[in-house]
Formats: sequence, C-alpha cells, structure tokens
Amino acid sequence: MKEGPDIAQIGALIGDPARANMLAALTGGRALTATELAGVGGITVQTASTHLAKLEAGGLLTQRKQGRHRYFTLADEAVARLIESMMGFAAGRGHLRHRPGPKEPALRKARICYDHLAGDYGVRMLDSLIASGSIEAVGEGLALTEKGESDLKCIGIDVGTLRSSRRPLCRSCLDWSERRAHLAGSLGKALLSNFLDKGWARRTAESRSVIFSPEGDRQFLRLFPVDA
Amino acid sequence: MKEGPDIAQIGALIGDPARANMLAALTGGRALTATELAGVGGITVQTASTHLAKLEAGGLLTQRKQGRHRYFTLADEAVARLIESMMGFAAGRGHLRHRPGPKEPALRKARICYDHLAGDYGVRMLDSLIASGSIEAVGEGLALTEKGESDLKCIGIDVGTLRSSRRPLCRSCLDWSERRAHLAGSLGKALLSNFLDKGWARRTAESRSVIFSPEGDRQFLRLFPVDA
DNA sequence: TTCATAGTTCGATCGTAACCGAAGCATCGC
DNA sequence: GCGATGCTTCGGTTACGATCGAACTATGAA
Repeated sequence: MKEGPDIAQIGALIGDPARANMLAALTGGRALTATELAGVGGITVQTASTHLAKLEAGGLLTQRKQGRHRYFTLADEAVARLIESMMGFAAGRGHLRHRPGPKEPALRKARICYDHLAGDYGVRMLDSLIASGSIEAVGEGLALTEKGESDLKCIGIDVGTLRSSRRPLCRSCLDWSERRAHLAGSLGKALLSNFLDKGWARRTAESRSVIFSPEGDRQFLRLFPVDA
Repeated sequence: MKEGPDIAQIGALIGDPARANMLAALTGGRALTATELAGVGGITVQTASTHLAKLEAGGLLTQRKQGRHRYFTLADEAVARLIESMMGFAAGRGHLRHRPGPKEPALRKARICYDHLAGDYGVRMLDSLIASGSIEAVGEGLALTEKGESDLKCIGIDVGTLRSSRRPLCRSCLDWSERRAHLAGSLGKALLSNFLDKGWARRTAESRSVIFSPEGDRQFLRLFPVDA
C-alpha cells in the first residue's frame, strides 16, 4: 500500500476551498499580499496566514518580504501548470464552482495563465500561428519554424534572447474554458508582454481577465486571423 | 473570488490518504474489487465503500458489476494522467510517502502506468526509439517516423490499426521515478501488450511492478540499446 | 432451502483541521 | 518616541468527515 510519491499531501493542500481559491488567484501571475489572498479566499487574515504557511511548507508558494507586506507567488511554473491542468480536468467533469451560468465572459475571452495569454484569444493566437506556418504542432508538442522566427522579429520579439533562458520556448497548455491548447513557455510570455507593452491590452486589478483596447483588438485580430 | 472550475473538489478527493492509495493502485491499469481496494487503502470494506462511492460520484472511477464482485477502474486515461502528473509533481518536491529509503527497486526498474511501460525501462525504451530515429521528439510532443513504423512492423505491431482509434498514437508521460518522459498513448500500450504476449514480462499480483524474464530482459535490451 | 461471500447503508464515535478573537511582532510614517 | 498597518501566533470552539460495528441486500454455491 505504499509505493511512489505522496499524492495525498498535495491533493489535500489543493483540496481546501480557501486554499484552492488563493492558488487560482495566484495563477493570475501577479504577486499578492496575505490580506489580498484572505479576500479571495473569503476568510480572515489569521486563517489565511496559516493556510499560506501550509502552502509554502508544501512547496507550492514562495513569499518575498517587502516592507511590511508579504508578497506570495506560485513557487514556479510547474505549480501553475498543475493548477491549470486540474482546472481543465475539473471543467471536463463538470465540477464548476457555481451552478451552470454563463460565467464571466471577459474571462473566457482573454485571461492570464501564469504569464501568458489564455482563453478564446489565447487559443485563437496559437491556431493562427500554426495555420500560418509559424509554429509546427507535432503530437502534443510545439516547435517554432524559421518562418515563425522571422515573423516574430517583425512584431518586435527576438527569439534568440528567449532561447538563452533554460525555460522551454514553446509549450502547449490546455485551456480550461476552450478545452483546447494555447501557447505557453517563454514565447507565450513574450507575446503577452509585447501586447501589454504596446498598450494593446491591460490586466485588470483583481481578476485574471485581460482587457483589449479597441485598437489593440483590431491589431490582434489582424495579426492572428482565423483561416476561413 | 469565484472564477473558473472547482479544483478544490477533486483536490479533496485525491487529498485523502486512503483514496490516494486506491487511485495509485488503480493506475496499475487492472480493475480491482472493493475488498482489494480496501486492502491497499488500509481500511475496512465499509469505509472503502463510501470512499469509492465518492470517487465515482466525482467522475474519477467507474465500476462494473460482475457476479457478486464490483470491479473498479479509473474512469479514463485523463484520470490516469492526472494522477501520474501529480505523482511527478510530488516526487519533484520531495513529498515521498515514507522517509527517504531506497523504495521498491523493482518498481523503479519497470512498472505499469495505466496501460504502458514506465520506470527505468520505460524511459530507456523511449530514449532508444528516439536515438534510432523511430520516434521524433518535437518540443514536448512525439511523432512516429516512417522508419519507426516499419521497424515496429518487424516486432509485430501494426500501426495502421492503432491509428484507427481516436486515442493519440504517441504521448509523452512524465515518469515520477526517473523524472524523464516515457512513451504513452496507444503505441505505448501496444508495445507493452506485445512484451506481455511474448512472455518477455509479466505483471505482478498486487503491485504495479513489471517483472522481466531473463530471456525477456535480453531481448528488451537488445531491441532497445542505449547509444554509447 | 441454507450458508457463505461481496458489498452497501446506518448510526455513532472520534480526531483533525478550519476558523476566528485576541494578543504579540515587525515595519513604516510621523 | 508614538500610533497605524500588515501579518503571525496562541487558544479555544466548532464542524465536517473518516472510521468502524452492526445490520441489511445481493449473488453464488451446496
């Protein structure tokens, strides 16, 4: 009855609703303070503090002190992937948080998944990149083509510097709302940063959703058309 | 504070040690009865019954009545992947079930992951297939080459029939003991079945480990050499 | 029919962990 | 120094869920 690593521990860590909410919020990518996390968890700061301590002890979170604040973030991308994959799994089984309902449409349109773009726009972007021959999909994996590399240079993304990081360039990440893949990895991050820098889109305060400006919307749709 | 699917529910399902043990056991691929699962969970049949009911309600398990037995299996491959990915994650963080220890060496050498080969031998097989040019690794994805298809035919595996299934042919699955990828998908399953049919290896009664016969060991190592 | 085995349901116990109030540190601004 | 803010620790309460004994249902064997 005892073989292999202990799933129960991390399962239990994620299994508490308050903790799950905090983790989901942190999947938004930005660091949050203990008080903010208490808010999203719907609990007092005291309880949040103990929860956060447990999550940190479990290796899911790291904290950074800054003045009298403590900023919490997911420990690394692996945690984010685990959370998103569990979300995808849960969505597939109909484990939705509140009844059926239309949910936040903004969240389904475009949201942040750790540090890259997800939702309808995220999926559309990857589809378009594949259709245009910039990215090749082989099995579950993704690879950037030479054409893609030069195309990206035009947008203002230098793939060379991205390659120098140890993080994989292209990764596919299952989108829980669309149930299809979107682009993760350092390239996914770079693309999102690019949109934010250009002012095409901005992050919202307390949500994971990403709001595109009218101009940004036009540019995005022009850049990543859906093939008819 | 409420966006997206409910991770907490499935987290909590996996979060109980008894349930986690049962799920881990079922990752071995074979259907187990309620009594057997009570054994691996270290609990009485009554409690096991309630646990199994919860897991089934959560969509993680399915049961099949056969005479007076009830055979439980994982609901589908997605559940198996979730469990294995959580194992990989847990192993990476040092969440091991019992202290450090050498653990079951047999389990690390070769074991079943749902329906394909994992452990040292599983990783070695994939490495060798890639080195020989039978399988191409692109990013995280895997694709069978033409050479691979003809090579497999020699062993007695007809890829054509495998393709007809909706299940992907090649999938990479992260190995928790080796921390590297092994081959899953319908091809992974076919290869393991092939070894079992030929009598090269056999499954053990109550464990996930796979035992190779001396002859099978020889054949396997000959077929999948490690490039020096 | 009767007995045995496999499994579920009921009822009650018990432990753990989530929770909050209050007090205790730490850091900032003044 | 002082108070205010952000967060943690302590103590005690509470509630949920895991657990098992016992009773009940179902299938199979004799």
